[in-house]
Amino acid sequence: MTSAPPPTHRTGGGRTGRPRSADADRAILAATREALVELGWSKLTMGDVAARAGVAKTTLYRRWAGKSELVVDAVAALFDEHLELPDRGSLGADVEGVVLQFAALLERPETKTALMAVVAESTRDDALRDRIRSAIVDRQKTLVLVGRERAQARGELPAEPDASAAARNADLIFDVIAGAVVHRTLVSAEPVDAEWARAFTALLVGGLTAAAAGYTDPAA
Amino acid sequence: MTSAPPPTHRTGGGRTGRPRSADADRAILAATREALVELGWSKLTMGDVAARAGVAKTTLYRRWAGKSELVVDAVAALFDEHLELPDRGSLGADVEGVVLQFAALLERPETKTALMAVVAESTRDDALRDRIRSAIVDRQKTLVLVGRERAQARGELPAEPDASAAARNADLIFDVIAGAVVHRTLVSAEPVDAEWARAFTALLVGGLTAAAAGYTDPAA
Amino acid sequence: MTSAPPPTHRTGGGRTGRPRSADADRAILAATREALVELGWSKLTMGDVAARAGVAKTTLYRRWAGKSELVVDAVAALFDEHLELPDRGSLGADVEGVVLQFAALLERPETKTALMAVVAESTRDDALRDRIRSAIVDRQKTLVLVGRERAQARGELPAEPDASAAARNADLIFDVIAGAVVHRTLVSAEPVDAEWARAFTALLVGGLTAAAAGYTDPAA
Amino acid sequence: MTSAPPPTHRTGGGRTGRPRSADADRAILAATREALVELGWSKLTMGDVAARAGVAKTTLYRRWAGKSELVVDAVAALFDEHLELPDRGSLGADVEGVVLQFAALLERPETKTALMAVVAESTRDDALRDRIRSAIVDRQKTLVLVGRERAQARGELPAEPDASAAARNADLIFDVIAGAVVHRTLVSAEPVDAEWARAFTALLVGGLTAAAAGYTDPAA
DNA sequence: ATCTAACCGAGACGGTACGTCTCGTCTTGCG
DNA sequence: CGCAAGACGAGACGTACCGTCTCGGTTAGAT
Repeated sequence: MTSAPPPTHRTGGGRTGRPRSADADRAILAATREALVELGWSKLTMGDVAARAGVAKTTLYRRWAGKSELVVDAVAALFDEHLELPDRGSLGADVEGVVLQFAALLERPETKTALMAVVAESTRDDALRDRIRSAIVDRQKTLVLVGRERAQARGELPAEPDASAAARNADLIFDVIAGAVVHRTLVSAEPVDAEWARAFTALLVGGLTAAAAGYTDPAA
Repeated sequence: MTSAPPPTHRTGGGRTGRPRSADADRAILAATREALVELGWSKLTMGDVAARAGVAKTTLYRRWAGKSELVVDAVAALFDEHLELPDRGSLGADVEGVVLQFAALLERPETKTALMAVVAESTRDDALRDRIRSAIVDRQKTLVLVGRERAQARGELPAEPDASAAARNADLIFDVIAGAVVHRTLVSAEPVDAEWARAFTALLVGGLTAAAAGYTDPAA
Repeated sequence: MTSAPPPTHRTGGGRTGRPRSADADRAILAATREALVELGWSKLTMGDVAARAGVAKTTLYRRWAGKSELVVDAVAALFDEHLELPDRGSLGADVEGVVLQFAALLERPETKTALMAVVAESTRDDALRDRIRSAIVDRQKTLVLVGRERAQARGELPAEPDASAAARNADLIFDVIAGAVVHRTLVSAEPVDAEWARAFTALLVGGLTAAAAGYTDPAA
Repeated sequence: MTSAPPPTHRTGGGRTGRPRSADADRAILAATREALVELGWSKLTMGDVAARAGVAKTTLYRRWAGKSELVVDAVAALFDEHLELPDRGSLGADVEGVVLQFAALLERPETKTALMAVVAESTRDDALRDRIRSAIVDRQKTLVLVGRERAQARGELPAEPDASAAARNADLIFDVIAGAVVHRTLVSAEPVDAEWARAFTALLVGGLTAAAAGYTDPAA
């Protein structure tokens, strides 16, 4: 992923008056990431971010409704910057690569402390959930789509029967990959090293291949 | 799981004086869950919990170091109460059952709002991480061990080569199951219905079976 | 009093560029009075006045240094408009008349809330004190001078011995009349009705007459 | 006047819990007076007072509703401390004495900046008006009653015809004295020196004596 | 039958951050 | 160049919780 994250847009359609400073946006998001590293989510305050950015608190509140929204935008940029899917020649190698990339991203103190916090917050705030989805989740889901296309082109995976099944499967694979890496890193608090990545990939690719071979629960 | 969660233990070895009220413990944890349902994690306050429990703030702080510790204990009880592994006759059926149980638990507002919040908090607090691990994670990991034993007894899965590999595999399976369900529920914010549980189980059991059949990345 | 209050004068001698709008001055002062009525002194803000007047905040600050200066000019106009000294035939009647006029002016919400506020402000701001003096105090002091001249012409009061004593006495009478009415209205918060005006006038005119008769403290 | 001003009283009749610190009350009122001297009314902030008093902002707000209430209590103490009515042997001498005392009090920066400000504020706040009345105005009104009794005992003034007239006259005299001194000091911004005090006293005592002699407006 | 240590409720305490408001200044682009 | 619009840095507002600290009073085991 490379394109810039959606910064913030003026709500009203006004055209007069002094325009908002684009420098301020950049300084605020950088200050937010810096503060996340030093303080973590729960000790990060809007006032502190404003001070680090050399900006008044009002300027923050004019652009973001609160800490959660600000942090989502601040970390979304990191996802765009650090996740990509270089072609490594096989489905397994591609999966291993993205797993290690994602794990490295989650080892960063900014993401580690922020990601679950905003997700937790989003369980009570629909607008925040949508923001997370559009700024982070949906953008990274394309990694799965690209990876699957490549595997299909290589003949490692069969074509999807229809568009609906294709979308369902992509969502499932995304949840399995992202969920396993997040859980290993943040809940189990164990490192995602090369060995784990290999074992996880074996499990996942095995499952995808078996499914292609027509698995059904023998007890069903 | 059925046994009660470890409530709180007096730190000092004192033996004289008025003993702590056990009623208070129960009232506080119940009040905490109630407040989580009504307010969510971020709006829950110690003072509010104390008031609901009919207890002074001092009494809370005498037993728990803070909101995170209190909430971990309050939700840990729910995990013990609502997760079990009845024998459904096949590995796939057992997995599907536990996935649906876990999803139902995560749909409850108390767990939904609290779980990721305390995990986020734990990224900066080692004591909290240990508390989560011992009160929740490790206790539920036995579900995987029991399920695998049954599958091995049924002949669905081979025996593990050695104890170390057995532990690594159990951890991996646990992270994959728990991670996928959590991610689907809280991050993707989509329901874990019977269809999803079936598709996920097919993927997982397929992977386990393929691995048993000796999968290795063909590109490796 | 009838002539307009001194609005504002351009400081710099600039002559080029777009001239200032005289409409704006009127609209701003009217908006200020309106806001004083609705909000009172302490809740009145420059931004609110600007919005009411349909004017940019910049325009206000270009003409007045702050809230105090603006309000002084806004209420000074009311003093000029509502205080006059019609000849009622006797010193007592003239005093009673002006007392009731002044009381009526102080009952208006604009003056009631603003007058003491700007006076309080002026205790720490010499420029503001001068502005109050020239825009309000000195202008109304002529009422005393005119009244005394009439009374002297009628023979109710003797001529002043010299100019210095004349000025001192006029100041004293002004402070007594204005002070008593203000204190009754704003501090004691009791109405200045016809009865009070009569009693006050009796006291004042009695004192002036006694002084003319050569009062000295018998104990001195 | 000597007795202490009414500090603050707990609203609820509760008897449990940690009692309020009396030291804090004293420190806060002293800090308020100090801040008034240094900063004046409009630049005085609750946060600054709290910091000077070595007290949290919440402690201020627990006891006083706002800046106005706090300042009324802080300056009321000065009135009690600095105004008294020693017997100087004649009505005129007593009046001159209290006029000079009051003027000295009004020359203090705390009172000068605060008194008119809270009066201005009280025009929009009935509770504040009552507080000013009970903490300051009514307490000092006894000076007039005592002075009149003495003058009557000396035979300088006749007895009042009835209680209602006595109260009306006392109020009138109080408004005339206090109003004249306040207006001279704060509005005209001229000093109340011995000469002015003598001239004012002559006017007032002359009026009181003339009234006793049966003045009526000749034009009425 | 006391003693006595630790408990309990209530609520004040010094702090910190909140999110909002107003201040007075500084860009913008239009006329 | 004046003007309306509105963003800007600054900082006070009054509120909410934090976690700690008195208070007076209760409770139960050890003496």
